Amino acid sequence: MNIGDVSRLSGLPAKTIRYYEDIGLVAPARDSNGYRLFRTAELHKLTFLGRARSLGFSIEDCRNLMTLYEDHSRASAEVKSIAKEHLKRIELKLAELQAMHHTLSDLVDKCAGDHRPDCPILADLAAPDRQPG
Amino acid sequence: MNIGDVSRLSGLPAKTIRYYEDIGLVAPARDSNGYRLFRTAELHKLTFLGRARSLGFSIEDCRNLMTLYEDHSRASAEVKSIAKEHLKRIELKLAELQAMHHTLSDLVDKCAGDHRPDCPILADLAAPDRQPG
DNA sequence: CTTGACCTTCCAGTTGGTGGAACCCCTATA
DNA sequence: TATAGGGGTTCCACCAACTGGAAGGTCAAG
Repeated sequence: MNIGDVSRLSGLPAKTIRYYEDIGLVAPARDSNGYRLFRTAELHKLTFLGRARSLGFSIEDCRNLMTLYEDHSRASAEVKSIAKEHLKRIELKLAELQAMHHTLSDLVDKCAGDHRPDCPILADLAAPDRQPG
Repeated sequence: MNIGDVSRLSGLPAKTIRYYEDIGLVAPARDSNGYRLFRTAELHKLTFLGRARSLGFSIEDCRNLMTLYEDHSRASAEVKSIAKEHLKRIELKLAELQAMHHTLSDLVDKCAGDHRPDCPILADLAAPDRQPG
């Protein structure tokens, strides 16, 4: 398979696949004309990567997960630990975004949003009122 | 005030303040020795920026908000519109993270996390099962 | 022989900073 | 007066994870 084929099959842009080769996540063979030659195993790896990335795992996490994926004697505990770490990061980010959302939607609600210049949003940005009331 | 003073007062690292000058968000004067010289107005701007960034506004948003902040004849509708756009992006990101969290915590729950190699997490990454059951 | 879809490499840009080197300035103290 | 420290300055490189684009090679069809 050429890169276009694996791109269609894995759903990853060809650019991304080349990048993954660059950073050593896949190592396709080369045809006599210099084109990358992918086998089914590589397609599987790329699909795996795409899925892991879509779940927000970092490239470094992916590298570790791939190693575990290929090591049939690994313990599931290792995988679970990576996933749990990631889950924790997701929860942190969620909390952060929820706090932003809370504050910002409050401000948006308070702002008349008309032709007048008074604006509670700008007022808060200039001098945040941490103890409203 | 020197950069260290505004850094302490605004809570922004000196590096960040220099960066903000670089990209044209603030324009402090210079002392005869080449040191940056900040006035109260610049300190206010930096505080404003720090707060806006902490609410997740992009630098470009900040640039626009600052312009509106300084234009006392602006309409609050313009500010509200930027904030609402940002709120929408936050909501998108939240939904994305919540979906990740949902899938991943399911997988983590299903994984024994012991010495055995069987791992539902790796299994899903390799061939996601969108219709579990 | 040309057209067009493929493929290649390499370089630069994205976002919002951060780290570090090399060097200048200012004050206090031995 | 030398020096030590704690400021400050510039510039260059790096982070993640790609993405865009230029310049050019390859291949099959008409």
